[in-house]
Amino acid sequence: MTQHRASEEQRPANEGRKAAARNRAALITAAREIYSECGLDAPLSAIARRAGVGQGVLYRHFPDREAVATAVLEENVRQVEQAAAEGEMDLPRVLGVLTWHLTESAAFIGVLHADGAGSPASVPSYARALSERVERALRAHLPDGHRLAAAADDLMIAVAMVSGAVTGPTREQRERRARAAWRLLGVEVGPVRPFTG
Amino acid sequence: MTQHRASEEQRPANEGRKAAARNRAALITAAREIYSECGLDAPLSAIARRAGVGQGVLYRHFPDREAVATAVLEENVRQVEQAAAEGEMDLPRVLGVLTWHLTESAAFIGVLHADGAGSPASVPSYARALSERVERALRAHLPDGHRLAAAADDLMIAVAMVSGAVTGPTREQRERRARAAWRLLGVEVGPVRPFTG
Amino acid sequence: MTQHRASEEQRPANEGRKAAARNRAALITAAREIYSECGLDAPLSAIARRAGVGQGVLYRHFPDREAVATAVLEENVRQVEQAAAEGEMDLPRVLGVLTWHLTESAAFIGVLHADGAGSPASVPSYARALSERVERALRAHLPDGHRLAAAADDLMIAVAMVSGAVTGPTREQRERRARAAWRLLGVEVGPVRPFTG
Amino acid sequence: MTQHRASEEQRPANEGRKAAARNRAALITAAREIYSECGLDAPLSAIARRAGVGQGVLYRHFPDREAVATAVLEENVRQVEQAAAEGEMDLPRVLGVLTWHLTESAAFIGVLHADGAGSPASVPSYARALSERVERALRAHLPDGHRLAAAADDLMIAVAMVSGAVTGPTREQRERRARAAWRLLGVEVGPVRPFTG
DNA sequence: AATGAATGAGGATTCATTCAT
DNA sequence: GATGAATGAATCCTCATTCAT
Repeated sequence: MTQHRASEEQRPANEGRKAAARNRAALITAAREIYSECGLDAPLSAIARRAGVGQGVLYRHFPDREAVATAVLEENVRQVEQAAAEGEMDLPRVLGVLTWHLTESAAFIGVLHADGAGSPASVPSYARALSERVERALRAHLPDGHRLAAAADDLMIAVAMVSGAVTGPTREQRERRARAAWRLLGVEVGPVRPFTG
Repeated sequence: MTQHRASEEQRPANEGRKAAARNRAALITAAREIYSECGLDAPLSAIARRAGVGQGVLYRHFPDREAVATAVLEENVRQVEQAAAEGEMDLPRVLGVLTWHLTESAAFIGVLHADGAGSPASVPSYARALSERVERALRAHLPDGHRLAAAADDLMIAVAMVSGAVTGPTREQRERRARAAWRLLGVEVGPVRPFTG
Repeated sequence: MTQHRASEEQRPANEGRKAAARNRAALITAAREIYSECGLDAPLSAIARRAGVGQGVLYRHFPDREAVATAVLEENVRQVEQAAAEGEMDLPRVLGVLTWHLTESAAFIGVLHADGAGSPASVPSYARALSERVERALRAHLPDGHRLAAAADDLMIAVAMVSGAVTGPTREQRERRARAAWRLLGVEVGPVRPFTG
Repeated sequence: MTQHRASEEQRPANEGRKAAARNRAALITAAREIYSECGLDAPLSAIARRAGVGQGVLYRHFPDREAVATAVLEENVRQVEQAAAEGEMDLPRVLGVLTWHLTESAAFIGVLHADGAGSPASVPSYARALSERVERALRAHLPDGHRLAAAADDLMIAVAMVSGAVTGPTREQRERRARAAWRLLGVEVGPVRPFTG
């Protein structure tokens, strides 16, 4: 928990620069909230409003609707990757982090389905890339004899299955169902929580 | 206020009331296609166009967006119910019919998720009723000691899980993934095919 | 779902935010004209077109149909209030200003009828508030022994009566009929003209 | 109160003939109800539905929207004419009948305003004719020295004024306001009731 | 770099009117 | 004559996107 001096990174950190980064973060946070309230088809204007910025700012940071969603998911994916990279994590614990994001982020669920037909035109190709990063992160922890190591696809099919089970209005219910899903798969899952350093 | 009709245009043949039933069927077929291409949020006008009728006809037959979806799904659900009602069917075979509809109808997948928060405002309450009909149909065939009989929710969670796995552009791939999903659940599934008498 | 814009078309000049106030005023002016031509049920698109702006602008400035009408009437009501607030005005002169607005603004007539059953769904509740403001303004000038001071309702009934008489294609005819109406009521009315400072 | 044999009128009174007349009457009754519930812009389909007939029947009897309104009003006007034609009626009593129709029929109120700008495109020219018939009927009873005999227009202006005052959700309130209006005009009005033989 | 107004296409919905049965 | 389905134009309203300030 060392505190970096911002100035160590890039000297000219003037007001504009800092505000831009703050806006970007605010937009992503806002998008995450709006997505979970309204779904992935929420109006972009709602996201900008929630973030407290003009719509122009949104377009400055993200060229289009996809880019916003990608940025939101990017963070979920990165947390899974970071958890996976953490030395002392084993598969159950990494799955716990993954599951936390599944239960917390409607958008993240969407992206793991995003190769299918019927997906709503938004959430297109980039989802594939994100999905693969999740797979790599998980596979790094997959012991040879594991249930999900039998066939190449089994790992991600299992993740898709769990995400399919994650429904319901409250996070609590979604977590309960996610746990039930892992149990039905006979896969051990650790504490369902975000990754923290 | 006033609604004109350019008087020179000749009105395209009114085919009379025989067409009513045909149109309704055409609308449902069109909706099924459009849904699988564009998702459940597809514009209703696209459905009407595909069916070769005016938008008014769609609204005559279905009061709102929900009614269209319901009509499409109704048929999937009914096939599962009919399969379940068939004397010589056992659970695997009923699951095979269910799975066939999962792989064939993107909309049908949607409906089994339909209690979720992030679901896009469409797919609302009626989905609950349809989902329950599916559950009843399956449960009638569930032997006491079955894997999915342990907890009350397990049955439908398993179905949701499989539906979560059913992605991909071609029906073949979707079927392959569905089979893999059932296998990971340790549940036997019969031939994946529609119910025919 | 996705909103295209034909990329070859050049977007008609965005005149920037200076235009906002101008547009709002243009919309109100246009609405006043359109209302007097087509009645209060005129299509909003006609108002936008007349104002020379896109429909979105109308919706930006006025959330719904009511808000447009309110904005138009607001001005009529305010002029009556201002006339009433003017020190040297007596009742006849205030009635003259009221009458001028009755003869000039068909919409304003409508609002004074706006509690009726058969009124066409538009002209709803907000009209009540406007009507009460007019009443307060007039009553402040009503001498105790005045013809219209006998019963509580008489004042506004008289106004409604005059507004009922105000018909006809030209402002001149409407003014003539309004004067005749006040004469039949035995009420003195001053010069029929707008309030100017 | 002699009972005529229908067959006295035109022998061939077959089922079709009778049904047609019945339908016409049902349509007018339905239109009157719908008008008073929804205003003059009510959908024609609502009228047909209320009358319990298909829309085609409506178009058989009435070529367009105007014709329906005219037919409804025709009856109001005729009652006033009949009252006026009745030997023992004096002006107050005829005005009572007129007032009854004003309070009972939103459509009838509309028609007396129907020459004005701002009238909603429907209710056009034929209203003029109906209005003149009302005027003739009343004028026949107007004594020479009567308040409303001073200027040529005074009679109909007074009627318009009263109709302007007739607002409110219940017939009772409308009648009360109508009476107040006549009182303000210093015109005596008899019992407010329909004309019966 | 931020703001937020304007544009206008697109989708939903309603209804007048016609016409096969 | 009656029925009621079909048509499609018109209206309402929402948003993605651009751009002057």
